[in-house]
Amino acid sequence: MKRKEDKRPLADEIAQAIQLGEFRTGEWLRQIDLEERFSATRFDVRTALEALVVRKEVQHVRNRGYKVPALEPEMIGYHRDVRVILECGAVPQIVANATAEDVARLSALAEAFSVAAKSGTHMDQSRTNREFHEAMHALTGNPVLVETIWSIRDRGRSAPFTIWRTPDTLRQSDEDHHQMVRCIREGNAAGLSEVIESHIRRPH
Amino acid sequence: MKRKEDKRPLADEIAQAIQLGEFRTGEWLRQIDLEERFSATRFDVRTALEALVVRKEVQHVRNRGYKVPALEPEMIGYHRDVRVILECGAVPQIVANATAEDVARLSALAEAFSVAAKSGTHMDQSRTNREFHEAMHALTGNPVLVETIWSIRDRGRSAPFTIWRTPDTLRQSDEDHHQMVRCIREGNAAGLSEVIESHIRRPH
DNA sequence: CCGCAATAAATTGGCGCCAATTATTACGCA
DNA sequence: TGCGTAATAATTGGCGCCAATTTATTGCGG
Repeated sequence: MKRKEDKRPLADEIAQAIQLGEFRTGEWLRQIDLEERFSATRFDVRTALEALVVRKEVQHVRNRGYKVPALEPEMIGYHRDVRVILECGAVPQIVANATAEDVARLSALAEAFSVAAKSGTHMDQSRTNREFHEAMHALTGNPVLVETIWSIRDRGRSAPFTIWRTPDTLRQSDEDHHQMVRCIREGNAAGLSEVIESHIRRPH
Repeated sequence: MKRKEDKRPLADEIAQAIQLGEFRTGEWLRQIDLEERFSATRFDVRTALEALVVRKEVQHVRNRGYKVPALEPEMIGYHRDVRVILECGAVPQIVANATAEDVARLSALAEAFSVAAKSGTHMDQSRTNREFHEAMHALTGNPVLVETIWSIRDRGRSAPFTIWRTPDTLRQSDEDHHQMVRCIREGNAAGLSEVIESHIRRPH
């Protein structure tokens, strides 16, 4: 029940648990459960939840508690549009900065996702997917951009995840990744933008 | 010293005070001062400051306190690049959605800034400027996009403000606003993007 | 007169209790 | 047996104290 130094990460731990679908959309996050699950004091749990509210990753209802936000369809659309703007906006820098070894590393990460898509757990798929996109965004060399992209992604994650793992969409995502790598290798910015946009807009 | 219902707004009040330059860049935000200035309890002040840390609008140093972040030049550059991506990414929707009355309203707001630029206080200039851009962004019809744009703008506000009010840059900004209105009226998306980009990149 | 060290004042920050509110259960009455 | 209501249990949420740390002040020696 004691956490002295690492207080901040608790918010991220809870956030990650939400991303991994360990709490269902609309589910209440009971403070007592959380303090047990993460071995934290009640106060720390509340601080973390409050931070997640500011980040819009959980919703707060007065005198009722904190819950995983159930965002309506139109909000999901808004999120998607912002993602398209940001992630396509990142393309020019990505293409400009990518070295041969960057491409090689990306390719390896895309391959890791391929493997996970075929024979991995949900968590493997989620992890390798995130690693691939993280590596790609990092190529922009702009930490503010990277952070902004992830803040939007993380906000819209609660819903899509449940419907995500159909074999078909999974295979499609996998193909997209490899195609992105190809575009970057060829310096094809326009092509990369196209792939990213359809990757985001695909009916998850 | 008592605030029962309106707890959340305190963070925004403090944020606004920072935007208006009432605290200098790098200045320490003493909790005692804040609780006096805003007639809030110590606990509420700390909650608000913690929220602002999550939003990256203030910086926290352990055992020393909270201060207005002094962001180094390269960070300012990163912010600008993200702003360009977001605000130019908003252009297509703005142009597509703008009705004749929207253009009229924008024009009026641009004019209000013109007046403030000539004979208003700093606060007038800041306010009318914000109102103009808020109205323009609102035309996207995408609240997530609007909010994202402002979260980036508000993070990079601390420094530029002091150097902002030279008559020349002020006049330049004023011209930009009117040109933006013109582009929207003509449905000239490419032109609008250009103006916005140079508006943002101009050496404030 | 200046620099350094010990002391005092001020400020921050971790933590937990208890009242207020909501959900649940139990009971009595139609 | 079903429904409304009251008692009970569970959960949330506002608030404040005091230790830890830093900064300012004072006093002393060189």
